[in-house]
Amino acid sequence: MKPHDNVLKLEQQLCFAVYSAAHAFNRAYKPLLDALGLTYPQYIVMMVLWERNSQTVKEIGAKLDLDSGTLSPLLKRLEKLGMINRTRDENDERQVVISLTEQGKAARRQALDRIAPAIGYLVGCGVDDLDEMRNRVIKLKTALDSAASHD
Amino acid sequence: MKPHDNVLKLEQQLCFAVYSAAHAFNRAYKPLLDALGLTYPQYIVMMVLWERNSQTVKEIGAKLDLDSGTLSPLLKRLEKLGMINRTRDENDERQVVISLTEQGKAARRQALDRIAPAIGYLVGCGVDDLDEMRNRVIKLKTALDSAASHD
DNA sequence: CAAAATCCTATTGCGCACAATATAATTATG
DNA sequence: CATAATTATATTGTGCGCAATAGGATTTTG
Repeated sequence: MKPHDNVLKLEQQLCFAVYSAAHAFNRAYKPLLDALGLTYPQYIVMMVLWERNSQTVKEIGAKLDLDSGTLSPLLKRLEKLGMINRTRDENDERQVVISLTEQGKAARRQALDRIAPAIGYLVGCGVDDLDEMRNRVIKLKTALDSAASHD
Repeated sequence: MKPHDNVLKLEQQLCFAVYSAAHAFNRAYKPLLDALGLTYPQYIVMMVLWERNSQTVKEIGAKLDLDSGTLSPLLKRLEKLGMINRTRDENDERQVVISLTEQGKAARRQALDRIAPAIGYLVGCGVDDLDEMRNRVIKLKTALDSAASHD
């Protein structure tokens, strides 16, 4: 076999492993999130707001690495669900401020009680392993981001 | 702070790290794949076929964890690009056999020359680290998959 | 061998992602 | 202060991903 001949093999690729793990996570979360009536992307937007209420679309987008093309329709769906309110900023009417409704705040407790424990069990490893792994994946993402930025 | 009170924090979540890394990979691959005229999902389908030509939709789907709802339109686009042929199996007309065109076979060399080296550089770590990390991510996916299967 | 069950692919509908573009508000500049 | 440049969000179009459903083709069963 020629050198580098298996570089293009699927099982050899970290990218495919990550791609595939992301889908597996989604499938694992889905039945849990169905109880809240949320999708995973909607759920992480809620997490951002649970950490600090009232943020602009841009702030949310920066934290999640998502642009308005993704967030605008997603936020409208969250509004229709009664989870958030969307209001123009008084001082700068270009900005739309997203804030939690009472229902949106209440959903946090459901997430804490039902989702967080279940996922810990699903991942099936200790907290330390989980921690180390998360750090590695974040490092990976950072390397990819910086590589993408200087081209 | 109450115990478990930061369980719902974004930076703490392995799932978000993986979700985010998957997007970063996609962004990193995009300019490289643009040269081939392929998207990343189309590219991994091509990789499956480069490993072994002529496979059914079901076989491809099993390897990539994708169903016909995703693959059917994707394969039609690959056909329109001139990369593959789609033909009904003579013995079992339920099955559609996907095989590479000459152009599809030729694209493998472009991938070997241009894409594989660039990605190795992007990830920015040694081959051993990459290997270990891939194994961990695959373990993670397997844990998530098996958890999802018995509910 | 006919009816039922199963299998494989395709279609439809919805929700991301993201590029490209548009629009409106704000700030900078001459 | 009017015009240009910039900023923030929204819209449009394309391509996944996946659930639900539908359509034939094959296999199983009675």
